[in-house]
Amino acid sequence: MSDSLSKRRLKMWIRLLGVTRAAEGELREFLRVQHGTTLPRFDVMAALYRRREGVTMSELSRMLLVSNGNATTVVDRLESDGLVRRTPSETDRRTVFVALTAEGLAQFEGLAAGHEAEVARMFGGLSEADLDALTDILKRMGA
Amino acid sequence: MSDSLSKRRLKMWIRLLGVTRAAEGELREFLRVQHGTTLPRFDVMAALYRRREGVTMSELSRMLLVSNGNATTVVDRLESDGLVRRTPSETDRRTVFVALTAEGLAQFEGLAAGHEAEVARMFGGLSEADLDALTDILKRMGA
DNA sequence: CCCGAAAATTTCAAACTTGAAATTGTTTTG
DNA sequence: CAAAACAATTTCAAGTTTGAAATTTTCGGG
Repeated sequence: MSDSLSKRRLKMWIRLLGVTRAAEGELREFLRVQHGTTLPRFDVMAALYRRREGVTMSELSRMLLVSNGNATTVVDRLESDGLVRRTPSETDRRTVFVALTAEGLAQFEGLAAGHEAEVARMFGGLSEADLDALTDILKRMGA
Repeated sequence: MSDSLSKRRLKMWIRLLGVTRAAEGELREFLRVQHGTTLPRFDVMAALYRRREGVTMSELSRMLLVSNGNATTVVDRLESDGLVRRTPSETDRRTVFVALTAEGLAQFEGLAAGHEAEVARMFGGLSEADLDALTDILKRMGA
């Protein structure tokens, strides 16, 4: 007796969540042990690395899919560690741009290669065909 | 110029994380607005629903991929709300079994159908063939 | 039997996260 | 222009999460 389509979607979601949580756990461990940092800090720095010119707080929280309040506190900590800089906008006094400092950039570059290698290691079992199929499906899930 | 395999794996991971976070956000919103509860509480109750006879705290945190300390605090709150019960083991005084109370069971049954429908709605774009392919890949990612 | 290793859970401090409210600034519109 | 609507950020309380340390209990080997 086969599951209903809705039950199959549910099982898929549970499996997806399991894979994601397990991978996050491994990355968290990697960042903690090898680099003394955390996943949320890494995520913020990675977003700022991709947008080297700086982003507003709102853009940042949209990129990371976290609340504004959350972005504020992580940026606060990175700022007080000198890894990130806030610059008020010249044209709109509500707006603040956040960007990596030179120190933040250097630290992130030290992390990025290791992070990429760790991700590649975790998902080493996936062939190019798997990646094609998975990416296609994920794109449609996002839409 | 095509990406290296390791870069492709990294992009896939970022996309996977994005899809998962977006879905978690929708589910969180659904549970909050429709049922006045949260994702971690739902997760614990779902695990206890699947193992109706009860589980130890260690089993519970392994099932949910969260730390022991985390399981303790969520169970504490559910217990003080009368949705969950702790029962000391007869044979090993270190061990505690956790199970849904009658009230917890009733509440979860009220949630489960809506949750399943919400998940089915979010992933309604996936065909059976997609589910087959995705499930196959996720199984291999888990191993 | 006794002791040290291992196991199950809780406790704890620090960090993370959310969602709502507050603050400050901009824009639209009557 | 003034007021109301809207926008960007921070603040805040409550809850979640981690990882390490502490507590209690069990178990195995001498």
